[in-house]
Amino acid sequence: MAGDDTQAQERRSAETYGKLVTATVNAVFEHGYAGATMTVIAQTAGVTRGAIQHHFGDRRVDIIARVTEHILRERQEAYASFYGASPAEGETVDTRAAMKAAYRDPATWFLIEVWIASKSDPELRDRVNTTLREVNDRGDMDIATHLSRLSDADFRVLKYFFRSLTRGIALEYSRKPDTALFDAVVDMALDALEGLNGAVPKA
Amino acid sequence: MAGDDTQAQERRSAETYGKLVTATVNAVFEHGYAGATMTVIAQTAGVTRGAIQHHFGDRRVDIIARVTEHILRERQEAYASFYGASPAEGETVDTRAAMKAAYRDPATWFLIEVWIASKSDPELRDRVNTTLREVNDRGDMDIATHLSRLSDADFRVLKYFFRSLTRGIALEYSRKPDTALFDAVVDMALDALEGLNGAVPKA
DNA sequence: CCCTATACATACATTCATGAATGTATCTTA
DNA sequence: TAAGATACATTCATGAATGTATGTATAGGG
Repeated sequence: MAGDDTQAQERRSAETYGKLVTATVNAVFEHGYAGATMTVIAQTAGVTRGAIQHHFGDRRVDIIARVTEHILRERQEAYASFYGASPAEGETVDTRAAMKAAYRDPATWFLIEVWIASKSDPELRDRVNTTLREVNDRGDMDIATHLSRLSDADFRVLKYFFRSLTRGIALEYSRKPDTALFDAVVDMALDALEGLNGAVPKA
Repeated sequence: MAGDDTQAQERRSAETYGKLVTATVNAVFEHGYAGATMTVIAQTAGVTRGAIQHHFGDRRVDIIARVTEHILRERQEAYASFYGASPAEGETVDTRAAMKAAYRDPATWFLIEVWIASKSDPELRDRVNTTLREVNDRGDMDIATHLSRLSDADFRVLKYFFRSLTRGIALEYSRKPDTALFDAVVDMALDALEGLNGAVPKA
């Protein structure tokens, strides 16, 4: 019906925006950060560079930074509902499954590439940091609430252990896509942590 | 004395070669893989692109691949002497110190960048794989001999856990250079592993 | 029915890395 | 000491990505 099309333009715009976000992630996943040129991203999304310019801005760092922001916020929300959902019954949170899903996620790979690129790109670095600070502050609250009831281990250390391991596995997995192997690595690591202090729930 | 200079040219050549190797590592460490152009590498080494061409070949992938090979062999040797040295007294091997040193090493960073770049560069990938297969086969023998006497855990899983964690920490460290934090992460991880099966020697 | 903003497409100038060719100086050996 | 090999420098053409500017069609309000 045409009745639903009252906001046709707005919907079309949102659709293109979404296509560009996923195209950016996929382009970086496939071609690497340097290979994910504006033309490649546009082609992956099935639009032209003009669309990128319209939605994100003139420069390449604009779309990268804003897509990064998009992904980070998305994760933050998933994160919050994951750890914040049932605070009283933390034992049911499946950390293992989450980690196993994360290391294969193209979005994880995208963040790794951006992370690395931002190391030698001051502007990207600043823009990512701004988002990161905001998102991390909220995420820290969530995970802290959750983990503080589960472990005596230092919270920060535990957090960075998880992040490092997940990203490291993603790195290895990218060139050796052996799911069974890396799932086993996750299990071994979390098994070991359980023994430490009862720090991590079994599943 | 001039007597030592009979091989002057050879020595000069070796010196330039060495400068180019370290310059390549440093350039990638500072400017990232994409930013480490042949011009940048040459400037870092204090020579011209002609020198690169002479020592490594016309194309960029030539110097990257051969420097990678250089680093991998160097590590393989260190690795072999580290784990192969005193096979009867494995307990004295300081895995913690090795890991703490590795995550800050620019060469580790270089390998990470090459690892990632080779994901979407078939030629680089092939050339690295060739070296890797050879080096890994030997390295596996060494570490297997060492670890098989220390752990009931699956050897491959343990090996990839170490690699993943080290690289993951290197990744985090690259943007948050907090040595105390990541040393603590290493310690926590190895503490946890100790509890697993007596898998890893304390130090 | 017009008119302006939105949403996107197309065109172009600039910059820059690459690959390849060629030039030059120093060493080495006979 | 002449010849050629080695080590490195310089130059150049090409292609590709970027940033920017301009063009066009459609939507929705007045």
